[in-house]
Amino acid sequence: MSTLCLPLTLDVGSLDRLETVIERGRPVHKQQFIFHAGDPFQSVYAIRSGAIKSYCTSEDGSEQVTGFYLPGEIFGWDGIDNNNHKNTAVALETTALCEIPFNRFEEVSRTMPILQQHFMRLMAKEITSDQELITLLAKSSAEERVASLLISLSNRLKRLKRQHLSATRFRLPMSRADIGNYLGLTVETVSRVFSRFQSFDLILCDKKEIEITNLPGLSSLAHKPKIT
Amino acid sequence: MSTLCLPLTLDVGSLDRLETVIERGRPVHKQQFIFHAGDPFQSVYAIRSGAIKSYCTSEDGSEQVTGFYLPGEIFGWDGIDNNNHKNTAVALETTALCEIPFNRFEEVSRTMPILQQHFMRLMAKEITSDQELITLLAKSSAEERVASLLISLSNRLKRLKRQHLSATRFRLPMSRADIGNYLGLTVETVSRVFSRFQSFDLILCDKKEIEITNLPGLSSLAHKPKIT
DNA sequence: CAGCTTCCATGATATAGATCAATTCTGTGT
DNA sequence: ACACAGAATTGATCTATATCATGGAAGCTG
Repeated sequence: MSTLCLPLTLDVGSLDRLETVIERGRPVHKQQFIFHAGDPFQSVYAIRSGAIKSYCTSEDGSEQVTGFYLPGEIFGWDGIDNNNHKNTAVALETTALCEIPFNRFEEVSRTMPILQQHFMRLMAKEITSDQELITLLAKSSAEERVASLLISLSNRLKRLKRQHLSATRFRLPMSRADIGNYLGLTVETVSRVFSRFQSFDLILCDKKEIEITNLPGLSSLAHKPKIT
Repeated sequence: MSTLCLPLTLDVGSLDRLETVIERGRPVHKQQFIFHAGDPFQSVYAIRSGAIKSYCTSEDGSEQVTGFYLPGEIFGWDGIDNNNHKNTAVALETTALCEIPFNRFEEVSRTMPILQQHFMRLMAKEITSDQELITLLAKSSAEERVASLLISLSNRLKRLKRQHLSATRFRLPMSRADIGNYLGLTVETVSRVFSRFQSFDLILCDKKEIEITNLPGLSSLAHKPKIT
């Protein structure tokens, strides 16, 4: 059970049925695509290790990063409604995935309501986290945005409790440009904020290696009160 | 069937079962709350007429408008995952709602997979529209944001094809402050953009009454190419 | 290992939109 | 119909972040 991608508690019969749904793929290398915008929607994916970036492209060719996904998280919901992915998903580093084909999922969930419920919860989580990003983009300064992202990554890594993944010391899987795009900032601003955080002794960073040296300080920056 | 809140195509047996789920409420007056953040999650709501604003409040008391909902649209998904609403929903004008109690929904959907599928689609739509807002907030200028909102409202009203609801002439249900909050702009900026749009003969507006006099022009503003 | 490309950092300047301030308008309730 | 609080407009400044520009470090590739 521990090897399964989904954190479910199920009786053995259900477990068997569930295992028929999940496919383990070969590892995906850095920069390889999982799906492109416009591809027919067939599966959602759970991450076992690595990191994924999803982004969508406007008519004019500009890109908007819509999410970073870490081990234990699920992506690929977009395009359930019209059966086409709206986003493109690409590996930021070598990544191991579980593919969950959606048509077989629908079969199985007919006899396993808990599974469907579980998936609706996951979608609801995606909605919640999107709305948090909306608030961040609508209300916060550059420093608050970057601090929030670092805190979010830290919390999500903490959940995993893996040996080489510490909550305060980790490697950013994405570039400064990706961070800027995601947070609605330019690369230069992101870079300057990192520098400023270092000069305030909030973090230490060497390229993509990050150490949060003052977690409470960084957290308080992330949740800075706004009088408005 | 036309009086039902959900646009579903179903056989008669399913229809009967569905009708047992939906409750029509008395009209809700302007400024009345449908639910508050923190309330236990029990239902989602479909709008028959009127308009709803949803927003969430941070610890510090600042608010972020997360959505405007018009007739035919469904809100209240937030909080499926932890059974508590994250948002507060309030009527912007006198509004008629259908309440869809979620526990009964889950019963019924066990015998009616199409319903559950339909709801997952609706949630996916919410994800998609949130991601569009994210892109808008991350990438666009004040003018693009306001133009996009007006175009979005116009399109959503067009769908309804009601006599008194024209796609180019309608009444904004929300205040300038709400618009600003939603789009991450100040009231003053929103006001100035409206004025500028009028001076460019893109719209006519008298307080909350809006007429889009140059729809193609406004649309092109909303989708302005960005070289980044 | 050399050469190339991409990424990152940092400085100088420009600008969109925030903020501060004042005035008018409007809808609401008595 | 009147009065009042909130909503909207408009103007004058200020500032955070974008933009433009440069140089260095790191990582690939042949």
